[in-house]
Amino acid sequence: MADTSTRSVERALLLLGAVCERGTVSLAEAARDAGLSASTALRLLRTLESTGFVRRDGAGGYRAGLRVVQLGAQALSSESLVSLAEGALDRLVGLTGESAYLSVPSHDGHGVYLAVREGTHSVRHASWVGRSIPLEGTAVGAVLSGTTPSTGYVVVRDGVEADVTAIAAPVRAGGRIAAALSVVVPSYRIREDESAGIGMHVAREAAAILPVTSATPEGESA
Amino acid sequence: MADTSTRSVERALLLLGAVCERGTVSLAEAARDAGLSASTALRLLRTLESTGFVRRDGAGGYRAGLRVVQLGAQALSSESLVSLAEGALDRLVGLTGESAYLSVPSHDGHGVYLAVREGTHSVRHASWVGRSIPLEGTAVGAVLSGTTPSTGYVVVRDGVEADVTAIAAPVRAGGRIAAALSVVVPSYRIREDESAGIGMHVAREAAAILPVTSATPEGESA
DNA sequence: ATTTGTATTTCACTTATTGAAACTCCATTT
DNA sequence: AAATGGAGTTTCAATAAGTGAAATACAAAT
Repeated sequence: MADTSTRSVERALLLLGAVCERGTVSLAEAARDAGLSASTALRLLRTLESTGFVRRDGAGGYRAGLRVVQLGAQALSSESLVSLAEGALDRLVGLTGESAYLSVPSHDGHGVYLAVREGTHSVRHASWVGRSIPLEGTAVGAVLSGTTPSTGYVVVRDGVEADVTAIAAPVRAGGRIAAALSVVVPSYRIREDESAGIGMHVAREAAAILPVTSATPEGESA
Repeated sequence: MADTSTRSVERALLLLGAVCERGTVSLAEAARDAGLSASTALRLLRTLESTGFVRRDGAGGYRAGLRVVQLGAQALSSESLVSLAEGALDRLVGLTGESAYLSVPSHDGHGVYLAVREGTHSVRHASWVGRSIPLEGTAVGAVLSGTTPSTGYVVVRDGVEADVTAIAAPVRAGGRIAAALSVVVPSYRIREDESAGIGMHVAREAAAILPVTSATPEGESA
């Protein structure tokens, strides 16, 4: 498929990724990241700017524009991975009473929450869509980093967030880790031996999210 | 600036928009939407697919891919419009005790919520990021459609959502309406004459969100 | 003053992009 | 059964779209 791809589009999308992942980026940095000449990068960034995908801040740096936010939000609301995961998230909350999350890698050494279902207890873990999660010291991080043990899930008790136990499992697409499904419990409410039960539920739900999809785009292009 | 734009990139981004806005789209529909030949659309969509921005479902339709969701979420979590609006949203909730929202136009005749802050009452309006809002009969819709009266805010009592009163004001960038900031109150909790007080707060907060940004991409390209 | 780095513009060159045509397949209509 | 219409996919000749080196302007550092 690589030979039927459109080079200028690939380059523009690379630049868009650099802008969104870096938060703010100068023309020179973006050009270096994408391995392009400054003039080529400028023209492509100008195209992204004129279509609303990036915007320019007062200091001349490029930032994510409204269009990518809009499309991201629309993608979130359509029958996307998030929609597919909604049933799983609801079932996990119903089963455990604890908060459940879907997260994806964000290519800058973090994960990011895409979907959130809060638990039913008065005292529960609280977080939000768009929140960044470190990959070090978190169950989600271990899963997204590809270090899930053979049990199929990861348990991190009192990791980077004090007083909570996080249990996560990988959502796979075509053999690759597309996302992580997780449940976060106040540690006082879960004994060490109880985490296995929840872990198996999380792993089962995660495995069922993308059951029959064709290989992912990355798989197909590899 | 139009003469220094990159046509193939513009076309690919148009196709990306069609996919995200339609939820699922066939090659023929996407090509028609973008005014391209089928073979051109196929190649551009393949490029979007190989870079993760779109994916193909089992029936051959194109859908939003993980990459646009990731970048959208990252854009959401960075110092973007949403981050800038967070203070305003928090202050409005603190001030009114009611639910507050940031929404943007979605180009398909709707608005879409980008950020949500729930109110502090037990009985409150509830909604979510990514939710679509009709432009007809809503305060947000009036604002995004550019029909804000000189008061600076719009009040819609018992509009498309029964039993709530919505108050919205425009977030402007370079003289254009970039988004709407709104507060939604159960109607039993707000008298007709009280909406003006809240409206002025919403308008003030909205006006302060993008104080010194350069013109928006659309403004610059016009 | 010189050097370094960034952003922007220009333009000759070439190759990347394009779309018409052909092909395959399927469903519907005659 | 044959004809029609539509979708998806492949091919390839033509050309103009995209490219990047070079020049320019500006600012900051030495």
